[in-house]
Amino acid sequence: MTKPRVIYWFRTDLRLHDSPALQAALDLEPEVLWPIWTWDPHYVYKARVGVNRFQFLLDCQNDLSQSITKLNKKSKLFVLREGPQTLFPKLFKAWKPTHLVFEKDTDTYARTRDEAVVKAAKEAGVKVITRSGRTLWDSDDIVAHHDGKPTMTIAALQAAGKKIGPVAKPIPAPKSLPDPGDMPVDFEQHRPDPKPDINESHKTREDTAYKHIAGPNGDFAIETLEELGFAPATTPIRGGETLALQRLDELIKDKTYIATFKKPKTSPAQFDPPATTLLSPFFHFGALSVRLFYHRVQEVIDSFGPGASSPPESLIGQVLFRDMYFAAQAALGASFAQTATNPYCRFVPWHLPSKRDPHTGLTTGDHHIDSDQAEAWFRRWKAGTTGFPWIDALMRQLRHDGWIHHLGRHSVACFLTRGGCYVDWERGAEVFEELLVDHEPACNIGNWQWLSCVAFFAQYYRVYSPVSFGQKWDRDGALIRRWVPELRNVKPKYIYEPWKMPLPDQKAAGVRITGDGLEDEQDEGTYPKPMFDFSERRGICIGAMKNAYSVGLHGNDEKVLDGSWRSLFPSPDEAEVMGEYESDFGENADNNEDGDHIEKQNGESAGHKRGAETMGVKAKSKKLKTQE
DNA sequence: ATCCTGGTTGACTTC
DNA sequence: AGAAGTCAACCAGGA
Repeated sequence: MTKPRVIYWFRTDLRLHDSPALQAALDLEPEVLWPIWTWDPHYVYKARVGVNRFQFLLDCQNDLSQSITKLNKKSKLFVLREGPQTLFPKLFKAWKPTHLVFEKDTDTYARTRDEAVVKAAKEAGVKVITRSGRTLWDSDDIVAHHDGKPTMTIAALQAAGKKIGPVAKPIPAPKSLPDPGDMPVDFEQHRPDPKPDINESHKTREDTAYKHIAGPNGDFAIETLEELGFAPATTPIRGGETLALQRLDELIKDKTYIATFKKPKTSPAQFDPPATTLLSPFFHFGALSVRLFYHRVQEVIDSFGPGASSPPESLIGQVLFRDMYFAAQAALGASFAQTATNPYCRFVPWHLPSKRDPHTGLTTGDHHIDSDQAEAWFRRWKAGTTGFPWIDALMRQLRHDGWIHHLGRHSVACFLTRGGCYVDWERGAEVFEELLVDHEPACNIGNWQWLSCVAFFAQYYRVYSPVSFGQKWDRDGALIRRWVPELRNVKPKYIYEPWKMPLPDQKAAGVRITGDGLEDEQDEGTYPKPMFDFSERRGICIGAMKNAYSVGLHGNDEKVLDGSWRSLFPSPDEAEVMGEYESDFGENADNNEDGDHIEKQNGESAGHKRGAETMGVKAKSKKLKTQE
């Protein structure tokens, strides 16, 4: 019998410590082991991955590759520049592996990708071994132990986890690795069509990512930002398993911090260093095992005695939430990422709703502009020029560093959706997807649903103030001064509300509060006026949420899908929050370029034309009393 | 069915 | 100064 020849396919498990899948590969006692990465065009061109997260990924790959080489001089992380679906059938023939091993991934795209690869392996007679290692418990197991339903509360996750049993103990890193086998690539490379490239706006030079299957020098080197066409990253946050383990060791030394950690008590305004662990990006790329983290933390808590915090506020609670969102996604699949078709997502007639492909029911990544006003608000939110310094500081920090504190994310997410702009949570989720170094699809989607009160959370009358919330943590506005330098010299009294600053104070602070915050129009030495009266918007939004809740539609309701939901929001007051756009099933005029795959069906053009212009609708009162 | 409890992280006023 | 009450009243999950 021939000894096993194993391809180990690294994906979001860029580590050697506590990797159940890698261990399963080594348990085969293979003659050869190829540690590989395949550059998936879907990730490179179709997923929103800003330069900062790409850099973090490349860091993780480089570190892993070096760690592999330390265990075997002949080996490293071999990067192949082709998508797995087309690559593996060719690799199976050319390299003649007996096994393909990888860590299980329950992300929506990953599931279909892996199905295709498993099918190809079966056809080639290659055995496939997978192991769960990305979450505390296998997310499909959690779903199975929750009646096949998504976990919508932390209690449900904990109950399901309890039924499965204790979180698996960490597995030590391997002490040696087998040699890689020969790696002929004398087959034709399948080159992807990069257009449309969703990350184009981040790129400043020619994209040469797919020039040669084994890289420019034919040595399977890890790609560089240059090769991908990116300018240098802006974030100081760096990746890699070595760094992750160092950081974990450092954190664990402070027993009190670890054992008494309470997330809601950590400050969103603290930035140097941040108040939380900053381990999330390592979890995302699997550079740190979430199970290893869990057990290291639990050990500290167990020996700490009384006074230790507990879930959901504790550090353990944080990774439980992560598992909850993963299991919700595992149960709902593609519909989890959007309102339309999602039975667990409440329907709210937000501004700037997603366009959908009528064939698949899935969002296209583009949105309807039902309100020019809302579009302008959205742009200002994204750019960090809303005129609310707390919001702008956080959005600028997010863009530059790829990270903001969890409560900062709450604040800006609430502001964009139910607590200010009344813009679709899907718009916000897309921006976070692009900008976060720790973007985790399930957690991002789940948290946006939470904050916009369409799922997981429902207390929509608890609205974050862009003024008071920041002041609670950072009276003098240090975070604002760091990220909104125009306001650096503004007195603490006005730092959160510069529009209240009298002219002499503006002069003294060297800034004029003027302009509408839209791109190209903001003059040097100025900071924009606030884009709306927050308390007025708060009242309008709470009233609109109350109404949407009472209508009670969910994403899978027929009325949501066919556009007839409009007839259920008849009050003129809601004109302010009425989508004014053509139905997805009657797409015409304005989207000629992708018109070829949007079949004209039943010709319905469901958009009632509502006369009310968004700004024309006034709140009934400055206070909360807008709803009747 | 119906009630009850708990829910990571609001703001503001009153005591 | 910190806790409690008010604002208005939400849901999921379990008994």
